[in-house]
Amino acid sequence: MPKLGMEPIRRAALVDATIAEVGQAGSLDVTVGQIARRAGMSSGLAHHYFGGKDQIFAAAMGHILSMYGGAVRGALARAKTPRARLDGIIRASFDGDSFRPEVISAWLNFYVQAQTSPDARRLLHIYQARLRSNLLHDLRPLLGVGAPDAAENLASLIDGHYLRAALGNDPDAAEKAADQLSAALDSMLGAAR
Amino acid sequence: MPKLGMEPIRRAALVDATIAEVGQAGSLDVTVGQIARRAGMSSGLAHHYFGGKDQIFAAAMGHILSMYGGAVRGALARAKTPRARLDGIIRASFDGDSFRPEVISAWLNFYVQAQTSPDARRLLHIYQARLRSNLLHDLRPLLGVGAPDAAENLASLIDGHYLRAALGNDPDAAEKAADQLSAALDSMLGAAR
Amino acid sequence: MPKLGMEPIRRAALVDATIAEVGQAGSLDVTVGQIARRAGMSSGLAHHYFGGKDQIFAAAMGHILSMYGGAVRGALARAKTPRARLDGIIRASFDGDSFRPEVISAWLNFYVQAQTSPDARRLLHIYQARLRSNLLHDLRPLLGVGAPDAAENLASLIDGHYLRAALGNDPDAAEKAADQLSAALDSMLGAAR
Amino acid sequence: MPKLGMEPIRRAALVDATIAEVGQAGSLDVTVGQIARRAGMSSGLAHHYFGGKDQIFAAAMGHILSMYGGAVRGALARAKTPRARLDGIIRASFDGDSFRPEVISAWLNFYVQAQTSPDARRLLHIYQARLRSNLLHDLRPLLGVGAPDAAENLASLIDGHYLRAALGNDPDAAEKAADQLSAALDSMLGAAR
DNA sequence: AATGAATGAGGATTCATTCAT
DNA sequence: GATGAATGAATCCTCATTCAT
Repeated sequence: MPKLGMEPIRRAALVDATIAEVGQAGSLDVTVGQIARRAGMSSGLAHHYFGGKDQIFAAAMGHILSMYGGAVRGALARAKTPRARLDGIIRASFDGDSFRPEVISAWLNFYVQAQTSPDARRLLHIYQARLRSNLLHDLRPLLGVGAPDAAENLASLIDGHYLRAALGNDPDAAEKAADQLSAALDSMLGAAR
Repeated sequence: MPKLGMEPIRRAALVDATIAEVGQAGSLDVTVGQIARRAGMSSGLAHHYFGGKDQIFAAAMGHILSMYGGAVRGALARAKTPRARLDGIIRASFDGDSFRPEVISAWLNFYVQAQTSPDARRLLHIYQARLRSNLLHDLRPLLGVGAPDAAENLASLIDGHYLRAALGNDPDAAEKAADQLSAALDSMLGAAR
Repeated sequence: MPKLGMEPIRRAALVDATIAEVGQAGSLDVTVGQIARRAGMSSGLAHHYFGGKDQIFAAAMGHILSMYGGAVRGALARAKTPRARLDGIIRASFDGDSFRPEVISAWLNFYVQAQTSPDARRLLHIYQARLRSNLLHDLRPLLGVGAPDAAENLASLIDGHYLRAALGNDPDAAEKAADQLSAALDSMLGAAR
Repeated sequence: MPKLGMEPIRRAALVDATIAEVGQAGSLDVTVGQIARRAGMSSGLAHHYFGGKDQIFAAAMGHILSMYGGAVRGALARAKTPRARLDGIIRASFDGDSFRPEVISAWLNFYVQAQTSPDARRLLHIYQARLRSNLLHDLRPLLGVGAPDAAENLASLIDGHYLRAALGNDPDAAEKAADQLSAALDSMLGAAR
């Protein structure tokens, strides 16, 4: 059965399986065996490719973040005006992949990890810095000197609404949250005029 | 030398020890033995009083929430005007006990738990409902019909800033976050005029 | 089933079981599970009492050495003249417990360990120093200034014969080795006259 | 790019790598993967050439013994008188290759193996018989009927001093041991006159 | 000949939980 | 009430060995 060039395939399969298992369990209390089984291989192979459980988790989180980054980039590319671009950023956090239960679970556990794992914390700060920078870029032409504070607030608003929508019971929570955020953004822009 | 009336003392000691251990570990990966040792008793006794690990965690989380509730109530009682009361609510989330590392850790893990544990989720919803209701009560006289949306946004803003301050590296983050929130609230109130 | 004050009993049982298992396997490739089973307990309990495999091995080796030390002390106490005491030391290495297969196995593995484990090496040096000192004490009156070299040679002779007898096929090798050593000692003493 | 006639090269590389790895680890706890990597090939190939771990070890031990045999033969060829030849045998055990750490490690582990592996034991007995025969051949003209016992003692003395020198901390131990052995041999020869 | 993908058994260690005392 | 002895399942990780290519 062994084939050549399996490494990237196996690694991707393990990353996907990790996200799925963590999503299903809701926590990082997932065994390497479970992940490997879901990825269709032995636990030994999982270790062979990643070296250990922590590295598997790290790769999975990296994947989540890069997917989110891609979604944001896509939204930014599609939008033309600053206002539309801001809306794109907001939507990217609540649309599609970003709001799947397993992605939510990854985020929540990521926050927990960020307390103690320097790697996780670094990754998180990169995400936060990029989000702030994206928001600032498009808020600046609209708000001028008020942009930095507004960016900070908008970023927090996104995280806060994400958290509430993610842990609520309303299936439409994501959409409503995005709408509400958009309206709040209008207020912020309107108040400055 | 068993004593009478030890139960509440033992339970409180275990709850405190749990919060401390979870705070130190940054995650729920703490053993009953560690908790019991820190509480000055055997692991068997911990089971005797709580029945199992999950119940110990549940009790600890309940304690955190009730402490936070107390802080909010205190702040509300001290303030006189709606605006001051809103500020009190904000400050209660970033002052004193609420921002100790072990309390932060408890919150983050609480979010994780809320995904899968009905008990945790229920507790979380109670906290959220109470927060919204408190905010609404004082926003209503200031904003009228805009109050519900504003309450929702303010609540998210609090959670989002809490998250960012908690996982940042700035030791003054909590204070700054509270100031920024207060300013954002001023904006919200000003925009409505 | 739990009882009080089991610790020394359990520890002794584990030490005995370790010596027996290592002796049976001929090497340190013995699992904690095997040792624990032979000692009549679970592997978890073995860890509870010793902390880990290495410490179990260390305790077993310490036991072997102290048994040997006891045998030498006994032989020295029983003998009256220097010559008889030297013979007692020789006999103690080839008599009784010292030549049981599991003790032989322990010694051989001990030599291997001594290469890399500082603890084992220290223990070995203590054994060697004590042997040399014992021999010297009784050779001095017989050989004067030639005693130190003779002690060194006699010690090596003991170890060398032990090794050869231990790994030979002759069931009477130990006895013959002791006789031959005794004769060699006579030669050494005679030559000096 | 498989090549023809690689077999002896591969086998030799694996034997060398085994000795080096065992020497570095101080024990037989080395993996086939480590050995193969050091030998510059895959673990699969190591199995292909040797069939399994045990056979790799056996080949390595055979190599050690044949090197030692060669050293002894060389020393014997260079010496002219019986006394000088005996000295040559002694020196061969403490000079050059025989006292390198990895060779020491191989010997110690060889003793351990000899307890349970018939192959190792046979090899060991061949070494011992050859050593005894060599010693006897040159002791006979010097000691006559006392030669057999003297050969046995001298052989044990060599092993014993080797062991002590190998596990001591003195870097000059090998040289000193050889000198001391030589002096002891003089005593044995002098005593018989 | 040579690789390295793949397996799966095995082992040390940890831990929640139970229970005799 | 209180202890800590005891268990055994569970988990991560390692490794010899096999095998398709």
